[in-house]
Amino acid sequence: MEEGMSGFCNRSGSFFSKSGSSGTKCGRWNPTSEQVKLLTQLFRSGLRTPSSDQIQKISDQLSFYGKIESKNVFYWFQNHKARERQKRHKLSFDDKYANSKENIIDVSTQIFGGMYEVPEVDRVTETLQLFPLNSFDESESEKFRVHANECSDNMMFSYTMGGQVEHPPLDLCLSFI
Amino acid sequence: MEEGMSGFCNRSGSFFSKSGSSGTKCGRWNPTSEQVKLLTQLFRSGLRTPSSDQIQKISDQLSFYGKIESKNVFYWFQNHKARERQKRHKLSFDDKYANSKENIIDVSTQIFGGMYEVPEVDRVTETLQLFPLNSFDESESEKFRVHANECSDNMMFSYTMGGQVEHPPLDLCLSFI
DNA sequence: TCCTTATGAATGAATG
DNA sequence: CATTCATTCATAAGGA
Repeated sequence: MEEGMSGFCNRSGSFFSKSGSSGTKCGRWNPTSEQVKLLTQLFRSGLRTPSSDQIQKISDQLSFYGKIESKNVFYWFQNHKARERQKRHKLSFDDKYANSKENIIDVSTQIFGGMYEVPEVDRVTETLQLFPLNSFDESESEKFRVHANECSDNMMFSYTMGGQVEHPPLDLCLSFI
Repeated sequence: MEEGMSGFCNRSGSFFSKSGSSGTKCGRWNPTSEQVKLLTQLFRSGLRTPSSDQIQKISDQLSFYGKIESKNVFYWFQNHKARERQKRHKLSFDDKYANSKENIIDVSTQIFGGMYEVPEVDRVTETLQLFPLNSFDESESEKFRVHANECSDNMMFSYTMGGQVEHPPLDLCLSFI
């Protein structure tokens, strides 16, 4: 059933896995319907970003219905929230009869309408900024913003990438830097 | 588009073309394996929070292997450090054989006892050996890390395999968690 | 059997 | 430094 999966999820590719070794099969969690149901229920109750204890407890509970780890719960909420939001965004474009009010900007807040029973975790987080600065479509304006200085207090970055600096063949030694 | 600017949109691209989502807009830095390797190397050498000067130099060096900006280096170290710590701070055994030691113990107590104030100690040490810390370089495959949970603070979940923990029949109430 | 979609997982980028 | 958002990759599931 789940033996055919080659397992490893490598993203950047370009390396080989010793798939032969061990049972590391990296199979991913797939939730049972009860688990999904309960998670969804929680989400719809307003829980968006569970704290660690909450995650922990949820995970505990859900483990009754099937194998699960805390991180699964964590990811689930992250993904669910993100996708809900992105769906919203898409919809706001598409939704003709969405009556103009603040459907474009305020999407996230109107979902839950403020009926939280949830402790206090969210409601701040969701109103962050939907489009930071550089949303998805900067396209050719300029993708490399020079806003690097905000990383740290006084950090100034310079770009040397096009340069013709003498590079060491293949190694970076700490002592050098 | 800019194809000459190598180094950015080079991901996976191996077997089985996935859905043509490779529009390759690639707004964000996508490190090459050499870059990751070197960064990891530095990290493992003990570099945790490089100064701007160091960042600059590192970036400069790494630009040989692909497009990179200083801020990428900066973020990389931040993220790597944070996630490394996270990983370490909360044990989590991945599926299967959770070491039976601590996973079973306080399940019931912490669920129902409400006071699951775990002393924040982590006996991670032994678990650490299970997962090689260094994913990229010397082990086999990087993406393998079965790294546990990166949820939040003290997370400890339980596997009730065969256990007789008293689980609620079929409902999770928000008020509980 | 192949293609499409849904979604778990991972990580770059920010923000406080 | 911690927490969160955004985006992308990989894979399981479902349809044609």
